Amino acid sequence: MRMLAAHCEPDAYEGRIYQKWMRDHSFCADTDPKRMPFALVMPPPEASAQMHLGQAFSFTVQDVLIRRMRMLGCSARWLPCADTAALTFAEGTAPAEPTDLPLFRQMMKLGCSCDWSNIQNTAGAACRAAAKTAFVNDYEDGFLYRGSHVADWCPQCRAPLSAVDVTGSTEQGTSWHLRFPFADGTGYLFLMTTEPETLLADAAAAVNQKDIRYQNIIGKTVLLPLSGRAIPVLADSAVSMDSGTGVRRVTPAFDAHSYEIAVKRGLPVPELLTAEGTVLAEYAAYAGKSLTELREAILRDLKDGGFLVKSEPCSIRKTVCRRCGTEVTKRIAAQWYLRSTEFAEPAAEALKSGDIRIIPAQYTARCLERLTDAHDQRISRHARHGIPVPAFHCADCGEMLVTEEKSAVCPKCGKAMQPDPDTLETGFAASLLPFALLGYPERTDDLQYYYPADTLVTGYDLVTPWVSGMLAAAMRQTDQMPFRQVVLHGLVRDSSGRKITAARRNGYDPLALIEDHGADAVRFALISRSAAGKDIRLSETQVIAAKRLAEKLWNCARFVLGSLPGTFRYTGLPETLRIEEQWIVARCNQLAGDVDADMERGAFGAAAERIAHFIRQTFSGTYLALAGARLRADVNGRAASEQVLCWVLRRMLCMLHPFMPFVTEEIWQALTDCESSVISAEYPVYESSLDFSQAAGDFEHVLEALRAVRRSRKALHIPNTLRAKFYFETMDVDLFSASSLFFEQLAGAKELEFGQDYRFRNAMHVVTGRAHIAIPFEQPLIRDRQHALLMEEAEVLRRDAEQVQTLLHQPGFAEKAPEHVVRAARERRAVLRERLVRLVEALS
RNA sequence: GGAAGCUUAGCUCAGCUGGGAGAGCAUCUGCCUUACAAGCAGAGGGUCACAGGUUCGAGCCCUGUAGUUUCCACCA
Repeated sequence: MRMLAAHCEPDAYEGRIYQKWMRDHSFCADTDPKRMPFALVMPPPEASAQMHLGQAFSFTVQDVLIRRMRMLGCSARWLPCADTAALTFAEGTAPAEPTDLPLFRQMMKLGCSCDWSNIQNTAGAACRAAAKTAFVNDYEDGFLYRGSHVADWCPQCRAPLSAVDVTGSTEQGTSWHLRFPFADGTGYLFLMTTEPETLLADAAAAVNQKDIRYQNIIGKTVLLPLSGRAIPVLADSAVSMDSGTGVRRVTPAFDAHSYEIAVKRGLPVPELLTAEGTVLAEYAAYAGKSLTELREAILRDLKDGGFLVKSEPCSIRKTVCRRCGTEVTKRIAAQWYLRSTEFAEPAAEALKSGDIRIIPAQYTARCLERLTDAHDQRISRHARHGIPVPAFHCADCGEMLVTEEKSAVCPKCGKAMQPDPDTLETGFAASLLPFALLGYPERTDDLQYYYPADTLVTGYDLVTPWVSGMLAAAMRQTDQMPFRQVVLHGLVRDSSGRKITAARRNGYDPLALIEDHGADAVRFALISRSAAGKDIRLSETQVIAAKRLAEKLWNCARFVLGSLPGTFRYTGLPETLRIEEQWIVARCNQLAGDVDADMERGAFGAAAERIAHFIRQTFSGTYLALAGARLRADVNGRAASEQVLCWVLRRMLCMLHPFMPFVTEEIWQALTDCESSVISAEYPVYESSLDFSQAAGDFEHVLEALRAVRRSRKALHIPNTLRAKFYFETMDVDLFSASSLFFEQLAGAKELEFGQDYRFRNAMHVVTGRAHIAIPFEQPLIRDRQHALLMEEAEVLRRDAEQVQTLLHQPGFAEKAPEHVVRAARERRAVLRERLVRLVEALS
């Protein structure tokens, strides 16, 4: 055993402990047939981002889960994977296998116990192989096609963005009312727009064919302001008559509906922007301008030209790139698409039949909704780096071939084919992760052992874009659900309630918090605030409160280490236990059972709080005082008590370890002389052999009496140092006499006497549920104070008793309430009455 | 436009299948009691958003209202 430093300083041990785990290969797991497999798939975080609090939360939840399963004896492997798409965009270079990303180093600081020997990324070899195979399979099964659609486009990243990549907010904007002159000079067509800057790319104007206002203008031609280009007025059922003036601009390059209309009618599709988001050279006056600059110029020119009728405020939706925060625009993209709804049919069926558990359950419906009704999803993008689309095109005859081969020859004209210029959307590879990370399409040992993975942990915001996609892909490629359960946690919000995201850079910096208070405190603060699927708002005071828990445990450990002799060897729980030892063992046992139930239903925060409360109240607040008293007073029996003391501390360390890995390990190292690690210790579970609930229940009465004596002393200003003989009137003589040393050590008793009908002129009276204790002090008491105190207690008792009485007499209660409820109420009434009788005795 | 969640102590939130309102922080009182004063021992503080309903009994179930958040769709 080694003594701990006087103060708990995370800086001093967190790095060292993590190094030890790495040296010991504590995070690695193998395909051990004797153990239960447990694989956890990491939702790929954006690799370029500095870890934000939302990610820290998600990682913490995952790490708590994996550490606990590891301690429960599973061969637990957490598969680290990063989304390197953002890196690709930002740096313009394809990352090699990134084993040393800043994000991973930050995760290590947080204590994440990933299997770092097997790091993957969404563009890495494993995903590449899986994606090629899956793509070819999906194509052959008829779920993929190549087509053109309007897509969100990030001018900063120079890439089309999928649903996962964008996030939006509603903001205050302006709607502009314009007038387009009819070509025949018969007046103007009035319409409303919120995006005047794209005006030059209009291909038509459209009205609803049922709109009686506009029957006479369908088929006419208007002149596009500023350019003077003639565009037709057409009728289309997609136009809403209620919106604006009922006339809609058809701008195919910027709007999906418009694009559909344009394709249907064979209209031209004027492009406006370059990939960088600036105006094309052909628009001479506006060439090179950004969208914002263009907007100003267009509005000015519209006004000058008399085309602007009026403007009014309205709410508009602003969409930004989730990675870089740049406002997105639109571009036409000829890309690969997935027929999502058809593709997802097996997954929808499996979800309906309950093949997978989603916590909280209400998200099952949302996931199903997405699976059964989704738009075709774009799965490729125009980017050099990433996983190439495994397709080839013939330059001569236009033939296309989808194959996993590295090159292809045109089956029609026999010439070498060109590889498809595009790469696969990150989301496509990400949907394959559960099996891609385990070696798919090869039937590796890992895949057979770990697949399907046990659990996926992620935020509920990713259910629709990502989780549903994974389920669908897994059913198609592997014919089974990829996980046993999906645990959805909430989102971390900043002080004003906004979601914390990489793009916003809002909220606390988790690394600064770790620096100030330690990783354990940050982890605990995050997870202890969480309930399944509910959002959390973190403040630094919560991190400080969590740090105090670590300090509390540290000080407890110092007490235990200081109480044990230098020759101490831990041998385990002794055969026979004293009464307070049965009590603490029973309570620890119950705690393990409760925590297990919490974890099983995904209530990680509840589990954490339960353990923390136990450590603060039961372990530190009560048991350590009892154990200290025992060790001081019972010299002959102390060897056995030392074992119990050590057992309880080890138990606390184990229970808390998944939540606070560093401090628990540091203490464990001191306790065991570095001979073992808590990370690989056994997680405590409920054991019926440790269930001393009867004895524990009895002992609660002793604790109640001790507390009551201390309270009375305080109320009557009698210091603990003033000792006196305690006279007990009780039915439980054995119980209290077995506990006499606690009254002597902790409540200032000289000795205990048991009897009946004690009469003292000048005594302190303490009445509890099981005993009346009279304590005559030699110095005079303030009799009035004692009397008032007892009267007050009696009053409370009377009120309680009355309340129960009212309940019992309520019409219908005795007949209709369940029996155990009625019995409990009756018992409570009996207890209250008995106690009241004792109080009245004491008052006389 | 469609759907879901939330509203409990001054603050941040627990409260699982309906049976005596809880935690942490903050506040107040008393203590340097040999592990811990960033501590210990206590105390105060809540018509559980509002209005109805079901029930012997509602924070919990049902309906409605208000505020708030999120997801999906649309946003010309």
